[in-house]
Amino acid sequence: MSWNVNSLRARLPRVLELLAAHQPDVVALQETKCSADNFPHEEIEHSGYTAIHHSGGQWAGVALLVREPLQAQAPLTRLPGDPVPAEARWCEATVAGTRFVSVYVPNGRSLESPEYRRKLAFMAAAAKRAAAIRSETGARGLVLGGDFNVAPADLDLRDHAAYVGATHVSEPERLALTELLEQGSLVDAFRHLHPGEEQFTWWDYRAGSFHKNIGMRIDLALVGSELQGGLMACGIDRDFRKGFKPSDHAPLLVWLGVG
DNA sequence: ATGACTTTCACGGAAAGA
Repeated sequence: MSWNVNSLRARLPRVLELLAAHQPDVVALQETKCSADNFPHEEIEHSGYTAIHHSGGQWAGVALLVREPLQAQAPLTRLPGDPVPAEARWCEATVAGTRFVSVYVPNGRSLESPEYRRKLAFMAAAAKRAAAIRSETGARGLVLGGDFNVAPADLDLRDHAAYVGATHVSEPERLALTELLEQGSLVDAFRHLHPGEEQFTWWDYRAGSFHKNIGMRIDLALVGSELQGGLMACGIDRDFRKGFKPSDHAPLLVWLGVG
């Protein structure tokens, strides 16, 4: 499972609700927005999970939650080659022989912004790391879950006019995502199982965007080619975008056999 | 419609998100 929670501490009741509802084996969280000192280990452990995390304080932050008795082994809480490593956007660990990554790709802000160049550099480093994971870690498989801040194709957003000349849809961003898929030998799980289906994972808090279903599919589960035979289902739980204090993203669920 | 909402830090309002 992968979910951009937009603050782990603000979202903790909904996160614990999600764990109880679906009992996922591995959860990749993004935008935890808490310092390492404030990470809510106690509440997560009380729900039967252990966490590894890369926390940067006020902004960004990622984590992997693993359901007991599974264990997160050989954790790495940084992306090698990330030009701004203090921003806390990458953590990985091996669970049951498979390497799992939680990733939060930078927003980019605008095509002219230095943040946009930083986004492309981050994605290039992610592609290089994905390729290196197989040769370096000895893991039998690779799964990246996260907020990639890229709508892979025009089908993955509703309001095309609003995104002319904007980030998330530009050619360089889409090429960088393609490069990550190719270098990591990865497949976009949702699109692989649901070709041609319009489903979103993010809706702006403003202007009733969720109610009108004006959103984007920017949260992805990228599954290694060696695991594609075990890829059974993939879906988005829209109920967690509703109700009390929702995130602006909905959780992405993947049913995957890694044995 | 130059907006709309939600979070953090800090205690007003800027910064960030997408």
